[in-house]
Amino acid sequence: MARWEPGARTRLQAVALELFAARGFDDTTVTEIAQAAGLTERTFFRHFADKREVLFTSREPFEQPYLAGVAAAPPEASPLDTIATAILNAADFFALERRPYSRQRQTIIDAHPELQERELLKLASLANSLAAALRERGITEPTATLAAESGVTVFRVSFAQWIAAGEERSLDQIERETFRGLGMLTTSANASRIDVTVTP
Amino acid sequence: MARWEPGARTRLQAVALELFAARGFDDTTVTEIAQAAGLTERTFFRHFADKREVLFTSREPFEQPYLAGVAAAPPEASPLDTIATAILNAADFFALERRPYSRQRQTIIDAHPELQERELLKLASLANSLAAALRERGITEPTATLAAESGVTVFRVSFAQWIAAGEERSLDQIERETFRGLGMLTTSANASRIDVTVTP
DNA sequence: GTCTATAGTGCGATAGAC
DNA sequence: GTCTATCGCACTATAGAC
Repeated sequence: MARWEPGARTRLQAVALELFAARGFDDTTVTEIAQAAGLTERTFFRHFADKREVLFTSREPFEQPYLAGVAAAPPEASPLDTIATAILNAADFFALERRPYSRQRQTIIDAHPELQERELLKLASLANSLAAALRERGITEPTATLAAESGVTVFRVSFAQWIAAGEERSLDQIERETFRGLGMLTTSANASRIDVTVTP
Repeated sequence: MARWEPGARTRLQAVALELFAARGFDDTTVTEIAQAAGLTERTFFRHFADKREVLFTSREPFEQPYLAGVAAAPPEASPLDTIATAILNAADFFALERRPYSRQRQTIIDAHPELQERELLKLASLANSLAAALRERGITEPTATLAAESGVTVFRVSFAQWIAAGEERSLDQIERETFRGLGMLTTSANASRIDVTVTP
């Protein structure tokens, strides 16, 4: 028999979510989380750089499905279509069964600005990675960043909808409608002609 | 003569920026900042909720020019045009003389993820306030959020350009071009029709 | 203005797996 | 022997309570 139980990381994440939901983020100490998982505080910090990080998927696995989606888009696709493919591809990972978990997790995050900060950083990092992937496909700046950021915005807005009480549509479906909404936004705007002298 | 020098808050901000630039954010303690400003650690925390906050403008004054811009937009303006008016209105506060300061500050932020988190939270808060202002003008969701977030994205991308080495255009000018770029993005995309091609 | 909890770090020791 | 995951302990700075 092993000296320690395997899956320490997963155990810490599960226990942390429970404790945060029960008593709140601030009133749960790292020591308590570690003890509840049968580990010590020091081990917690070996797995997670800080207390907040236990609620988030680490960068590589989180971004992978999005980057795979970029790679899967046809070479002739427009920048925004490429990003849309990426966002929609990754939507599979938010299957319907996952919704209750996502809701509980988001309730905790919504109640704590410091957790919102971390979430925003993760999404900003995703946008950066997507922009870099577009640049490797020959898209120049600032188009690459603009397309990547817009795609992440669509994801963010759609995800909030998906989590909302009573919502039953799939994330995929909501995202398609949000992308359509984004297109209509700029069509009905004069923003692209604000400087009347120059037109595409 | 006063018992203490006035402008404690401003002094703390100036001193903090200097020290962060000289030795880095992590290697500067709050005690050091306070001492350099002739104050105590306790006073620092009465002015700023945490160590990071000393580098940021507090919420109300930061958002005010943007919200004033929304109010100044003609009632018949489209959601995105309303937001564009807001973003362009606030650009006045980033005058050319301010660019060296902005560059120094951004150098510090770019080197520290915890500061990026705070910056992202401030911008997310701005987007929320702008979306709320649109809703008060009768714009419904998800259009309001989508327009607000897109506007903030334009600001973010433009601001990064503005402080780039060698850049000489005004922020206002860069933002106009970026808004145009956003319009072109969605025009050239099929994103709004994506469900026609991929639907199950 | 003082006092304290807790986050987070550095370094070393330990105990298995291989 | 090496490698990896854990623990133990001493320590500092932040941040909040009183």
